[in-house]
Amino acid sequence: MFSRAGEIALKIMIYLATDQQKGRWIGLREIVQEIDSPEAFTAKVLQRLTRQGLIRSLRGPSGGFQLPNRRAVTLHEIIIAIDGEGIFTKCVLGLAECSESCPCPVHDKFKAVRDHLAGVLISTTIEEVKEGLLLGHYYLKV
Amino acid sequence: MFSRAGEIALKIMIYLATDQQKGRWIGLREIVQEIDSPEAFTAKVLQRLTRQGLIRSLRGPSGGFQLPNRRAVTLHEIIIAIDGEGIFTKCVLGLAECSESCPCPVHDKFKAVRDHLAGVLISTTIEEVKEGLLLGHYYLKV
DNA sequence: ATAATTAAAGACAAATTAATCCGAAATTAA
DNA sequence: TTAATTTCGGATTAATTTGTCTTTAATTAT
Ligand code: FES
Ligand code: FES
Repeated sequence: MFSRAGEIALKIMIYLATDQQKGRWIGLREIVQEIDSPEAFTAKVLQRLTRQGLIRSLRGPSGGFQLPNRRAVTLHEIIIAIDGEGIFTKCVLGLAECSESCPCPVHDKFKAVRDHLAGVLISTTIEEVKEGLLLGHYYLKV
Repeated sequence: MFSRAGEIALKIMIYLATDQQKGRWIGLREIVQEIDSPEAFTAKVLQRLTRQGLIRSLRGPSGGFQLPNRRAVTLHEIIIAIDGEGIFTKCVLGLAECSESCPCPVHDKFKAVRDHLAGVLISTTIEEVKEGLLLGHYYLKV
């Protein structure tokens, strides 16, 4: 459904959101420990999230990553930043473009699924998702 | 959403279903023409569909491919045959397994999306889909 | 029988994605 | 100021997917 980088990006953002002490910088080492992902690859995803402005970074001892203090972040923003908008806009049969004027034979049915997916991603914020995690009802690794 | 091979498999099956003359063998050349896909790669997808028993093939002059005369084929069968069941069963965040006992923080919301997708694929047959094509309301290529 | 046609099969090549490595730059603390 | 720490950035490697090519086998028509 999402790329590996997209999956890891979601986990990173959700984990950063769970942090209690405001302003704390969270290091790569801690992140990969808590979300159980390959270190070097995760560093690259963190870099992309930083360049996209979804997180902040600080180098040096006690440096790391953190969420900027601002409005709620949706899962949709994260997926768009890492995987692009293809999953929402491309024809599921691979036609050059997905449109109402030249629809593929499964367009109507799949449009509904895609809209459902988009709706979930747009309406879900990492702040909302983190709550279940903190309550111990959900997990970010095994 | 699906692999390129999966997309082409769906288009192949839908196109074969549109054929009017029962028992006709439809060649690779005609298929790639009608679904606008790379010839050699499409040949490989046809091979996989044949081995999976979803279509029949015949070599030699006037050979080709056709649907076996049997019960309706669902889009679900086709995707399972080519892409496997991963899209229906794997955790969207990449956890080792998707389960109710150790769910990731977005499990509930995405399970609904996946079930929606599975429902569409299971309840849609190529026979149903071909109708819109024959009426000219839908397209398999630009 | 022979030649032409078509799919089967496997080796091969290209492109994309996943993942690693390493030197440089920034920051902190001693 | 120096050394240690940590991210940045680019290069590189590995794995997977996509796509091609070439030879063989089956079938048909001559
Ligand atoms: S045209 Fe195929 S999904 Fe819209
Ligand atoms: S555990 Fe992640 S989708 Fe079910």
